[in-house]
Amino acid sequence: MIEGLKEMPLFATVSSDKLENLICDNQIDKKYYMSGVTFYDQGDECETFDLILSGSLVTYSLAENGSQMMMFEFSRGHTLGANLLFGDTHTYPFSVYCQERAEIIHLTKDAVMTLLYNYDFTLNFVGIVSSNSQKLNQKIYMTMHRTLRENLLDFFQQQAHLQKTNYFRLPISKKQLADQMGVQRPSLFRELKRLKEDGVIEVENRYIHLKKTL
Amino acid sequence: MIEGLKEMPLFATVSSDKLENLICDNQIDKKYYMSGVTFYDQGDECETFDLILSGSLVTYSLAENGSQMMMFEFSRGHTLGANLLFGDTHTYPFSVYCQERAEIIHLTKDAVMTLLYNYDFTLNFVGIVSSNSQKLNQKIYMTMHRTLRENLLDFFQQQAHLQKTNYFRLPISKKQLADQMGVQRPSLFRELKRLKEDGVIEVENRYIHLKKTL
DNA sequence: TCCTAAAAGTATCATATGTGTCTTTTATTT
DNA sequence: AAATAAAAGACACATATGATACTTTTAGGA
Repeated sequence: MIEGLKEMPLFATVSSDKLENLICDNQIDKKYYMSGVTFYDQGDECETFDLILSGSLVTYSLAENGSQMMMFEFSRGHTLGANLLFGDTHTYPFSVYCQERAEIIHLTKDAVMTLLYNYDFTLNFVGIVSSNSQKLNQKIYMTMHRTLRENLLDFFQQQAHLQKTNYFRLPISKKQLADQMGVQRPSLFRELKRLKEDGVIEVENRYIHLKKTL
Repeated sequence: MIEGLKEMPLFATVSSDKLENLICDNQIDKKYYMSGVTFYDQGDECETFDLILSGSLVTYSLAENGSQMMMFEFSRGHTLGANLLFGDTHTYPFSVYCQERAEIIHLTKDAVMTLLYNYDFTLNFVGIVSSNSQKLNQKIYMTMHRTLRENLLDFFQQQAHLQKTNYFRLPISKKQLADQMGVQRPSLFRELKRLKEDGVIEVENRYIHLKKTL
């Protein structure tokens, strides 16, 4: 477990002794989670800082009326709870599910507070919390100021860039894509149809051909 | 200036010597801003951590098409830039304007990095960044999952609670209220009219009478 | 291989909000 | 007090998305 931790930049400079002490003190804990398991429900108290060693998690923001939006995906090296442990409220603002069988290290708030005596850890930790904020800002911008079509085209262009071709395979199902865009599935299909009609894209099952780059 | 800083919880435990060194080194700087001045434009590089000694600022998230939404209000004791200095990107995700003549202390990133050697400062700083995240989460929830009517009723109930009466004065103009709700002004009036028609509220100029509490 | 459940796809109707324009009232400045 | 600007208020129309319901296709397990 200590080795696993030390592989992460966040813990690189933390001494093995300190880690061992915390482990013996039950402040650090490793658990495994099966795919599909609910990690945290929206509204749950956040009591630990979680580091992902393997597998992946997804977070969904849920509305009272049942609508939902996929917020973030977390995988190896990512962390959870950093911005919840030290704020005014400590409840999860979204639900967290296990996507692929995951190996997670849980640290108590006390453990994190101890580690914050380490300057390098502090800088890393602050960086993590800041990056999270920035992702939130991006989501806000997406959902507040932009139309589905704009967000879709952005996503397609990003994929075209990643896969280095204008004819690329969608990395996720259209259902997931709808979730990620924060719209109902029929809305997504409607917009895809319009984009086809307007000659901007072609759709073949899971493949998209991006014809115009605005 | 040192006295002004020491009044803030964030700097309470920082030694005067350290502050003096940083000031002499031009790492800490005090400036005054007139009401109406643009502090930062959306997209500007964030280079300093800013602490408000007096006055107030507002932040607006702007869209390419000109639509805008008021995000946050900051006043004495609040800070700006904490979650920007240490993340992946360092650009302001919204524009910041001076609302009331303000007295601001600017700290360079280096100054903050120095101060992070102080454990109490670190805990405070992490708390600030975390709280900011939580505010962002709230905004996301508001704009993503809720209708204008719900947000309005929330706001009214909050005001009724604050002013301890169901017949209260709006603390801001309806124009500002529309901005805060993230909608166009006509949309706000339309909804106010509907709420009147449905017997939920009565509107008399700047006063609202909240008749039903759901 | 067949069966079943999930994903994909389509159509219709309802509704929330944006956009533009116009009038009236209130506030500010000279 | 008059002049001007800003806010308030209302209306018509356009549009984006939600909600629902249904069919077809795909994929995974017995």
